[in-house]
Amino acid sequence: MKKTKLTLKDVAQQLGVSTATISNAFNRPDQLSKGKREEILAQCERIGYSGPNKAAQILRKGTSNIVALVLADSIAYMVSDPVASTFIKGVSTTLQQQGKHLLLYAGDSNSILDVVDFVDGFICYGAPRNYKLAQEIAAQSKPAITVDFDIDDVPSINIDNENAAYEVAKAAIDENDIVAILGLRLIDSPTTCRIYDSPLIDVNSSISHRRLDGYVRAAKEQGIEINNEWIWHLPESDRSYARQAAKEVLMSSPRPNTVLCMSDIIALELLHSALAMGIDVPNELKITGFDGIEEADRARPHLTTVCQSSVAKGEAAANALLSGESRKQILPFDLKLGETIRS
Amino acid sequence: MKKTKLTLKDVAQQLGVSTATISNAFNRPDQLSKGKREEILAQCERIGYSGPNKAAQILRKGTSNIVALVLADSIAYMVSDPVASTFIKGVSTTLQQQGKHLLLYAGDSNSILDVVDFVDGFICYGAPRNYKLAQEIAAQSKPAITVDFDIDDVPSINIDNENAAYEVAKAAIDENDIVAILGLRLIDSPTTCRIYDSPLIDVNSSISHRRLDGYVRAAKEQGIEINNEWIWHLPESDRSYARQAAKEVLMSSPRPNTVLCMSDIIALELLHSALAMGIDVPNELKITGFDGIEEADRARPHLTTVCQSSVAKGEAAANALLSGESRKQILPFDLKLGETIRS
DNA sequence: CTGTTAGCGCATTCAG
DNA sequence: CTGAATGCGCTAACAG
Repeated sequence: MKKTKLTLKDVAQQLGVSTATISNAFNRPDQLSKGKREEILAQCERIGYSGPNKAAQILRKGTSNIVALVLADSIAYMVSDPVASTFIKGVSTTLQQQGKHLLLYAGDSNSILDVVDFVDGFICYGAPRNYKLAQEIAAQSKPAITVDFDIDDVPSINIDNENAAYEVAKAAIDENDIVAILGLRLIDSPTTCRIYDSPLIDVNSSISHRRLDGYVRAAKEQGIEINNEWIWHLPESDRSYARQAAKEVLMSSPRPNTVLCMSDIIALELLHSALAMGIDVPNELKITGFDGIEEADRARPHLTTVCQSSVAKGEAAANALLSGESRKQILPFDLKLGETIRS
Repeated sequence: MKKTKLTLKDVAQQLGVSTATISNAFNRPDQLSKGKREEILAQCERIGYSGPNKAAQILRKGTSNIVALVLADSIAYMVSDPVASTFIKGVSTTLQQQGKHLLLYAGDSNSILDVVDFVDGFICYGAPRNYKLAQEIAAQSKPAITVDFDIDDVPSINIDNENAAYEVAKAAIDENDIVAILGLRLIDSPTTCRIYDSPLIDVNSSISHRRLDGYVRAAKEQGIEINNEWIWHLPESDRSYARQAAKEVLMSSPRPNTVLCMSDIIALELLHSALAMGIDVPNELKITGFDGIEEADRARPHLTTVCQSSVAKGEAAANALLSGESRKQILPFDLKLGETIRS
């Protein structure tokens, strides 16, 4: 009937040894004889003591084995995005191997402060929707690492978005094409729309603008200027936003014959819409994606896209955090040529 | 250059009040005048004290605002499963509303013990692959809730799997059909195979066996016995396992004309394989799924399946945990008739 | 190799 | 409404 959980002190008393000995038996095997240690552990097992209280250890040692993964947006959204969930996969695999725990943190929360005291570090995946979080992370002192964006000189994992976009666009664009772009988070709007003259957001920091730069550079090489009327903004890489944008693009007149999409989800939705309208891909419409998600492999025709390994990113981020890496890393990408640009 | 973080004590000294006052200012507004409180908070803000240390609070108060979500399998696997990630969505939305944090816990970990001391409670989604975790959860004293399975009298969230399976099977099966079943975790094998006479696992506790019961009942009503040779086991609801199973079923002779699948992922893979082989669905082959995932809506012909709302399950689980609900709940399901059983 | 001690940072008594 | 004292459960340093 002992309702109260055993404490290290209780156990020490019961076994007639000092608290330090019990503590050492669990945490520092080198501090006592093997025999004694095993005897103690056996006794503990017998009386139902499963080891030092973790909450107390967190306070005392200042570490918890918990890593916070700060997502760009709400957990609800992130977990259903194939790119984000693949990233989480990489992170969690690595953390689990190292005995660390994963705390998911929403990028639209108010503050990081209510976990900063007990977490061991932060992995920050994408610029958080509430950008204050990024500033708080920069300001605090625990190890942190950013992915797909940067804050000051916090170590980070990125790919070369400008070049990746350039490469895929270069593969797709031919002379005299009419080129449109389905972009992500280019302006501050909750709806799908052309960007026209709206003020651009995060022009220097966002990967979307790097990709835009790459697209524009490739187009320019073919003597093509992409007018802002041909650039769409989508608030998220989401099927329903993509469907609207696809419709607008395909109804345009003249209709673009090359559409560069900033995510595979967007590209696939465009592809489906086009096929449903009887448009010949790639002869009447060329499409490129970005990310290299699994679903793209199952599409017909195969999507031309930039493959970036989100698993590798996740692993790299977790490893960098755990190993105290302090440099910024650029990971490689792969161009994948499918039949959406050349039959 | 004060490198060390401010403590409540430091602040009390600097402001010339007692520690209790500072503590109360943050935690118990009713314990001091509004004016004083605001003044203190303002001062704290000014000197850069962001509130009581959370690690210390966890030890002192015994609560952390962290809820552990114990998944059935590794986080890596769960996060890419559409059903599980939708569930996570429901959980996280509810938790975030209530200011709780989400710790993802893998069901193939060794033990729950390294978080039990600081977590506020457990949501256990599906029987953990390492079943010892379930026992540990039953044995400890923090609030817990199970979903899609039960342990003793821990409160739980379930649907009526037997009836759901019965309903969908009844809709699909006609007299003289040859019925096959693509099942999940029916026997202890890491590979896709027919179950033959292998010993069944968790016959009483697993939802898969409840579904099997439902299928069998519906078949029996049409005078059909489903031989074990026509029942497949898949270790996970995974596309590649499903592809193998689909191939085996479709190559069988005689070929079944009705296949009941225990998940939509399996059913969709079977549908694709069948269509690729030129088999007419539903005239030569009827297919049913289970779950009602989004992707099933996009398939043509539309999949006949059982819709269960994973978001609702997640919300129900989180709410039940937070409100101290102690009963077991049965959530409703919906039969969705698509063209995979009747043209 | 073992036992004693002093906090980790805080929340809550209880007097005043 | 305030201030001093106690201990949440543990670990690290130190002395033996």
